[in-house]
Amino acid sequence: MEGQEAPPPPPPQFPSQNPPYLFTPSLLLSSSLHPSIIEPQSLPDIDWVGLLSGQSGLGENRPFMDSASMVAENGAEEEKDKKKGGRMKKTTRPRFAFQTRSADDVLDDGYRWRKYGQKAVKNSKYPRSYYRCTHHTCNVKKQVQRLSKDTSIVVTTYEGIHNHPCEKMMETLTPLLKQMQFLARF
DNA sequence: CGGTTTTGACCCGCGC
DNA sequence: GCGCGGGTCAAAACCG
Repeated sequence: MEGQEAPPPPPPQFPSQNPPYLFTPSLLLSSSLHPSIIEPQSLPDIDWVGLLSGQSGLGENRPFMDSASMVAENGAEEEKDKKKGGRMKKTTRPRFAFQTRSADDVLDDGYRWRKYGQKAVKNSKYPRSYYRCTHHTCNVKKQVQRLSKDTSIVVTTYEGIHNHPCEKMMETLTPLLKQMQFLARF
């Protein structure tokens, strides 16, 4: 509906200055992650190589970790669709896709997701699932799809940037930070 | 009892 | 204009 408009600038309430919270804290520290990230290969209908190298047809894509350009895109992102029905339109927001070899479709990347749809895709006997970040001010989306070619491989596509910290990351990092502070006194 | 999943309907862009 | 493929909505079911 039209009731949920993302309010302006999210107040920085985090150490460091209003960073773009890219997905995946705990994803990158793969200690808590069983599946291993493998090399993206050519896939039908999607230019995976372009996505990962930051020069696909969407033009504005960047590989992850490029926080500077992410900030810029995040600022320009709020200027967008006001379709009559209030539906989301094709806003050029950063996308990022990768494959994992995993038994379960959803991997714990530290954020909370609410599933809002599932569709069967052509050329694949497995459905694609659509998730959205449950944080109110955050409209990051991701979709998960298992390859019909190789059942053990799951493709996850992230769209957008989190504008809030990851709870799981804090929960993981807090003890560490405390210990560092303690040790820093000597 | 509140949040999440399920699932069919709906919507929209695109190619013919 | 129409059909298809893909993305989203929303109500009901489900679950802790």
